[in-house]
Amino acid sequence: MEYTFREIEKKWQQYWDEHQTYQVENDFSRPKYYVLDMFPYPSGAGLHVGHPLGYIASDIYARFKKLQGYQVLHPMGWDAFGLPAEQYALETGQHPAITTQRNIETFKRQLKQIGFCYDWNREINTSDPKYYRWTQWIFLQLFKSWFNRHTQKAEPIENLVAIFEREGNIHHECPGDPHIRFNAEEWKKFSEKEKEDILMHYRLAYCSWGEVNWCEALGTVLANDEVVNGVSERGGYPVVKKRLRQWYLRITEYADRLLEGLQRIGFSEAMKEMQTNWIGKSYGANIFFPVQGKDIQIEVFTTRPDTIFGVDFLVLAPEHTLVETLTTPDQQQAVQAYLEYTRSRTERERMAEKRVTGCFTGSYALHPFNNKPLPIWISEYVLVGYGTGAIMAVPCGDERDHRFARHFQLPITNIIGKDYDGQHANPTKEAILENSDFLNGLVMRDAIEVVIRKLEEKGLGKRKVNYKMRDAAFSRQRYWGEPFPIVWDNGIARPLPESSLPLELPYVESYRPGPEGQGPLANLPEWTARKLETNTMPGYAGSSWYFLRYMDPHNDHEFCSREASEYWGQVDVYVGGTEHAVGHLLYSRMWTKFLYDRGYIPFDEPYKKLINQGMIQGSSRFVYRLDTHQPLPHPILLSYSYLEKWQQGSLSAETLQQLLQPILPHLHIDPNFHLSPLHVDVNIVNGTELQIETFRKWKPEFAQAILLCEDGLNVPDSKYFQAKKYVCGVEVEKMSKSKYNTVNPDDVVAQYGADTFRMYEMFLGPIEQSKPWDTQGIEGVHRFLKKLWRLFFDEKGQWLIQDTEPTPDEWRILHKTLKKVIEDTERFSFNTAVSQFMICVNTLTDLHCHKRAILEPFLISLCPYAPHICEELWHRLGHDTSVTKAALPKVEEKFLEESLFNYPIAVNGKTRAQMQFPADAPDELIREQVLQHPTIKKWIEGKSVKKVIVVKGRMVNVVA
RNA sequence: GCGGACGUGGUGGAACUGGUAGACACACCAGACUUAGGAUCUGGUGCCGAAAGGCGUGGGGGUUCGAGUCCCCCCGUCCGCACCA
Repeated sequence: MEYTFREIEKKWQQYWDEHQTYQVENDFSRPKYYVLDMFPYPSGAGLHVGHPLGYIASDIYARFKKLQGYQVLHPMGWDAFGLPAEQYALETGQHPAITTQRNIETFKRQLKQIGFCYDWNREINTSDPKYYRWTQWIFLQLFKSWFNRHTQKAEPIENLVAIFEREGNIHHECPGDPHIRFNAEEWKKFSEKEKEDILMHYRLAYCSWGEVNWCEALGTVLANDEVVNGVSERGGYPVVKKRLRQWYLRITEYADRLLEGLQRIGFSEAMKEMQTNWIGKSYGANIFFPVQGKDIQIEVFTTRPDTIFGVDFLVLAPEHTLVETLTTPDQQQAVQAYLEYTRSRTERERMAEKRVTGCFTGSYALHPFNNKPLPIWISEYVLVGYGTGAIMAVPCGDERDHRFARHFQLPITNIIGKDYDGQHANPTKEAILENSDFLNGLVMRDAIEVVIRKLEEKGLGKRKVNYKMRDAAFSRQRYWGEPFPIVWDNGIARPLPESSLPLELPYVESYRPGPEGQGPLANLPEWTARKLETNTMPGYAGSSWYFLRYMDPHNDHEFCSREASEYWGQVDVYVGGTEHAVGHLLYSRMWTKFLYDRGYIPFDEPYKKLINQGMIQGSSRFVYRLDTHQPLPHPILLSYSYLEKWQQGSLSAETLQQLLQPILPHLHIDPNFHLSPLHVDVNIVNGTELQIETFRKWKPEFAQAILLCEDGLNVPDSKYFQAKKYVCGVEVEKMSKSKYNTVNPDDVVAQYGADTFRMYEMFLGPIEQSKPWDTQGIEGVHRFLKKLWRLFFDEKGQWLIQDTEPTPDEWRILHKTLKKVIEDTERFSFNTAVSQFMICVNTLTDLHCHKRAILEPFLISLCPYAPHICEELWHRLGHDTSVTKAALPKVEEKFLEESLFNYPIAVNGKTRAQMQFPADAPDELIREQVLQHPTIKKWIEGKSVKKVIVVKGRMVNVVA
């Protein structure tokens, strides 16, 4: 009887569907476990083999937890708003709602055939008004809240209004603009518009102005990665910075809470470090530099106020608001030219720029302590969004400042004596200060505090904690996103009543941008007539809280009931890629903290543990085309071994001519011939061997190609067609359609089955590591399942299962396997668990073990990995309930004990012999006998034995 | 530029707290069975060497009885950097 995986898998998938095997009830009496995959965006290309990697891991883990008796929430849904659907709509005119729905159907079909245990009754879709109603609702709560720095939590905006009426904002510095100060009297006198403008500076969701990459020719705003070398990636049109009204989330107020929370959650150290660096908390001072001859001052932020006497010049970001004022008439032209240059550069390009660029403004600032004039420059290496957008340059202590000073031949003041070598800046904090007035003789580290005190005492500056993180831009000038439930009333943003939600995204015919860089909604008269906001929300709006919706997906009264969030609590295990490290994972942490602050959920961190899956890379295949310097009737393609010879220089034109002579008798090959690698679809190559007939049909230009194979020529319509072995080259590259190295899981499942596919993805290597997908190795896993099948049936289909008592060897391999597999699954080491399953089946095959008492527990432990075959065999064993609901067998240590241990014996660290000793043999006995061993005696001959190290149960090392 | 990760046979990888490097697979080689095989089974397989033995975890140095694992320096590859999600 054959292992007919196609029938088996179809049958059980149907059974699970019909019996609602994976439906999860809100039965709050059982212990819960929540396993979540990162929200997929249903792209038009469908799943490729890289997507399911994390889904398989989480599915195995979820099933494993079910076997351990937990009620497991393991849902799936769609992050369905997004740019690609809109881009597609622009190109084809098809509405994003339609294409998105189609894509979701494809994804869902693909996922279903892999046999995941998702509870599809809980499926959600961010573009469904029933869902985004609550996204809009949470946005309104953010809009109606502010962050109280004293209590360090979000509070209703009414509280703030009450405070203003009582005492103004003297105790609550304005986060949007610290210069705004008023008392209660002044507050009461403000107009409604003035009051609203001030409140806007406090709201957690607020409207302000921001710079975007504006492409006039495309009439649209572009993402940073759509801009290459100052022009649009598509079309190569010029891109400039443009100020547009934007919504933001005041995530910076949560910076400290986000840092603190990292201590309490199970993210990898690398992930925590990335978030910490992104938040970028630093301590220092803001220092005011008066401008010579003008009644203005420049505020700089520095983490190194101790270097204040090493300042030789100031540098402002080109976008700094004072640049215009500071530019003197004779520098006007140079500054204008420089500004034009920087406007064409993305932030990324500016940060990565190695060349030193900049421009003098013509003005001088005065040193706050000694009035020394300091030239004021602008340069792209200073970013407007960080600190105050202006720096005090200390060339002897900062490498970028140093390069800048040398390039523009500015003076360099040395304040650290011999610690500065005149060639490179030295960023030390340990040097003793010189040339530094009242700081002379102090160690730099200690001087920091002295300077800050002095600055504050003299009113020249103040202590400052700075964050690299900026408030999160929360609007897009796009169509396919959640509309903001906001109406503009004479410049005042008014929230729509919560009862009117959802504010549905209207149907549009055209996805073209609106006037003045506004979103497409600005083109709709019925939309603008109602004065509705025309921006839409970004992709991360819906994904910032979706894990809560799964807990209570059909609730029409709340985004999630309190009982549901109390029961399900945090996501116990969250699986996804590191690419979300600083985007989604920070935003959703902030939303969770916010909802917690406002009392809607009982926890303030969304994810207890995070598992990062690596990327699946493509494994590309190549054929090698012979390029001579003459036209050829058909391409000549050479097998891989010829490429190798050519690369070694041992493939001559004459040899090639001889090889091709039968078919091209008059061919002359130039000695300077060349072999060009051409990508060939990895799906028409078996391992490295090209499927020649399929290849000829793949692209017309190869139909008549002359193939020089390992075993001769293959030429169509000639007598030279018998050669079969054309070997392709292999290289690991990013998986992409243009490289013909994408593999569709549908094909793999069709050929080998879902169980094989699941196990192979896991067998490929550690879940968190990136690795290339190569279908070659899949045979091994498939063979394993066939071998398992043969423990139950012989070739003739005879049922082999016996009810006899197992031998100690059989018990040992079973329990050894259970132990390893349970431990490995628990620590997400799925690849080693698969190995152990293989070892177990190999051993049972060798032992001719067909015993129920062994195979039944084995099936239960394997079922998270290969659910279909286990379900089939489980039922064949006579069960009529699902194996997925069985109980995980217990490991019994008594079967694991071994009486003898085989010690490796090393001399000076090199293993030279093996000796068996009882597991409990005393060290002294081992020592004596080791020195009697003939091989060991030989190795220590002529030397004196200094020491014999015995590590019990491990090894013995003789030091001689 | 900044930040993060990773370098082990021909290939994917194993080695969990410093203790037999290469488990388990793929590929390859040899053989068996078969009308046939992209089926199945058996054996071999890090490199050099006839063997004894030597060499081997990106490169260099160090700690240790013992280093893939710990420390220092260097090299390479991949990922992220705020409007892709």
